[in-house]
Amino acid sequence: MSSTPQQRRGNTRQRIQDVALELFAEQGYEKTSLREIAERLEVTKAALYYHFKTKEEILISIFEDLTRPIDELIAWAGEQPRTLETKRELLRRYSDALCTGSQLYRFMQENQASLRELSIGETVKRRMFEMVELLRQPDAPTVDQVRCVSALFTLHAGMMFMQHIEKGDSEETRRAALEVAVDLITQAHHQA
Amino acid sequence: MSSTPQQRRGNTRQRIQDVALELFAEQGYEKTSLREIAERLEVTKAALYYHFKTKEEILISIFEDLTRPIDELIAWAGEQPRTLETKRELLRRYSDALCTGSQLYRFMQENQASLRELSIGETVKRRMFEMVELLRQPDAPTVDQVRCVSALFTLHAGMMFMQHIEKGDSEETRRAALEVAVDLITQAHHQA
Amino acid sequence: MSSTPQQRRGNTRQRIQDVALELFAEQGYEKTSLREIAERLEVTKAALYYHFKTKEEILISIFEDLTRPIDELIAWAGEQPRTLETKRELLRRYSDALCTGSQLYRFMQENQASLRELSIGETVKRRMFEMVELLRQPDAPTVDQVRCVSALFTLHAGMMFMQHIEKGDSEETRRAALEVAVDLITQAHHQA
Amino acid sequence: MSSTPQQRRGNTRQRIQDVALELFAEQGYEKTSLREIAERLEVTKAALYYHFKTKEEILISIFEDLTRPIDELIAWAGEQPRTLETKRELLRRYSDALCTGSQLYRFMQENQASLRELSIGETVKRRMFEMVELLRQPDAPTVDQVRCVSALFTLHAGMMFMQHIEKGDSEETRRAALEVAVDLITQAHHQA
DNA sequence: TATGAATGAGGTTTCATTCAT
DNA sequence: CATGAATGAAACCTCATTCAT
Repeated sequence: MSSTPQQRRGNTRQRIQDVALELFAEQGYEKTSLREIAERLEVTKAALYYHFKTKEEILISIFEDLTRPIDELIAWAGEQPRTLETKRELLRRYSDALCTGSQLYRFMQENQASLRELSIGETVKRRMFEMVELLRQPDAPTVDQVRCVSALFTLHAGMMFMQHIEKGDSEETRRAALEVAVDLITQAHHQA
Repeated sequence: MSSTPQQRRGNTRQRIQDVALELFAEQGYEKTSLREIAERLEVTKAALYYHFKTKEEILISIFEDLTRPIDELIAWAGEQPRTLETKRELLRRYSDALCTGSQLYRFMQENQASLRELSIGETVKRRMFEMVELLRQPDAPTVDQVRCVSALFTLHAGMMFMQHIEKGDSEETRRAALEVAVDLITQAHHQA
Repeated sequence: MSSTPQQRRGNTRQRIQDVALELFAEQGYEKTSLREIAERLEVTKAALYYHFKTKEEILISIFEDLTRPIDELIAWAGEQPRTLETKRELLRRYSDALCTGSQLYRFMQENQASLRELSIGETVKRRMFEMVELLRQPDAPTVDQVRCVSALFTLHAGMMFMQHIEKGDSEETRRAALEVAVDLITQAHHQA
Repeated sequence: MSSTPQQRRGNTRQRIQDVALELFAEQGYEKTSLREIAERLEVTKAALYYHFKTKEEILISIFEDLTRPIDELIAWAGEQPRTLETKRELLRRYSDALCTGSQLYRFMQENQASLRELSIGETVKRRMFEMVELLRQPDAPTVDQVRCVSALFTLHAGMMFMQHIEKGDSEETRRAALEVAVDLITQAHHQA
């Protein structure tokens, strides 16, 4: 069941990230101590410091690895014509990305307060901002701007909140959330 | 500027709650220490413990005082016929309540991870669940259920997220969010 | 069941002593806080300070009230001829005194470490010393001196330790302990 | 005089136990703070927590190391025939054990109240109970049972109490106490 | 006769971090 | 590549005590 020392060799860095993300998502960043991470890995705290300079750096490295898809997505969308179809595709791909890195996104949603004080907080906020910029029409009425933000939030909510509350098929929920989100930006686009 | 000890007499409890909520909302629950709260009030830590048994109790007391409007709202809605107009009114009043207790709701949104480990976490979740129950049609298709959840999230987002990102009039944003939310449940209601 | 405020009037001092002794005996002096005493009495901590200057003073006052019988006993024995019969009577009366103030003596036995740092510690020790002096022959062999000390300890042990371990009649145990103690000093006396 | 950091390496755990026991015995468990222990060792409080999980654990570890002789003694006696000679030998060896671990046994005697609330309290009590069981005849009259308990208490008293009161040779006192104890169980045995 | 409000000192414990080996 | 030992800062909390009312 638990891996032998041999198997562990060489991928400790990765394993630290995995366990850390799991615990961060489960308990929050502040409540998760390095002791706890180390214990789960059956390693000493000092070992963590061989691989990462600080606790924050562990989190940063996780972000770097897992948010690349989103950055690439934003880059891609920046080069497309700003049509409704582009926006729909953007939402579709974003939904996929959320699904792949669901643990991290759950972490982001539930630890906004912690994030704000951390160096990546700024980046996270900027990324969100860029997403909104790509979805909305520059001088649309406020209502339509809200619809764009709402579309994004719906995808997030569709992923996390619903999971907690609904018993049902989570894949179905995800598709439903995507449909509502697409609806929202469609309305926002038409009326612009 | 800073009040004298005489002025403070008798309302210390209230002042603790105020300062605590302010700091909790600003920095998060875990990152806010009792030392910090005490310092801001120019009181010793022990004074906090005269008024509240634990740090968590400070938070609980804040919740008790500030979430009553929502509980009353839920109670009210429970007694109304489940018509579309009731739902619209529910959202309107909810939006008002969010506005009044905005600091606390910002705190709730940004500290979900902390809340989950706290005794009130359960209550918060239950309240959210009840709100959703009041909005959605019992056996509506998943898409429409998502729309209901989305309506709520839109109000929240309308209040906090937009404030951070938009320079503009926050009252206008709030009204726009309410409009979008009402739209969403209207769609969900019709198709049911 | 719980007394009314009216009933409490005027004997608060006494009630403090009672509750304090009960808690001191049960949990030890250090582990018992004034908060706890006050709570049991449904009074504030400040009320305790109206009746006693310090925590230690509460204990001292309890000693003053409850150890008088022993002091009188020692005074009495000092005036008697130092015969075997006197010693026997001394043990008998001592056993009675232990029984009457059993809570305090249990406290003394179980909190020797605390007592040593307290001002009464010295007094307690002196009293014990005087008791031994009254029992033993001035230049008896060491063995007989031990027997005298042992006789006293037997009475103590007979009262507390046995109560914990034996299911049986505690009055019977007390009588047995007295018999053994009398035996011991009888031996010590003869051989002198 | 005071050892250099280099000399300390590797035996810190032991040194903590030594200093802790010394202070616990001198001042009592509750009155001894970790700050005090740390200061004596010229180490930080956190260092204590590297070696022991809690304050109580320090005490537990001391017990584990120092009460083994008694446990072995009890085990040994359990396998012997329950003759008078076995009982005498048991007392002799018990007296030796008390002497070796005198600091701990003084602690136990003077901090019964503290011990009762601690997890080891139960163990201590059980051990005492087992000793008594080994000494007494199953259905001897109460008086003889008291004599057995008294024999044990005499050994304890012979070690601690006498030291405080007598100026004289403590080794002589110990031998005298053993003699009285042996006398007591001899009487208890014959009359059975 | 008591209370309400507060204090200052100190308690145990935990944390992120360091560094020689 | 990792550990063992330690630190300094700070966390939450409790205590005996005081004093104006």
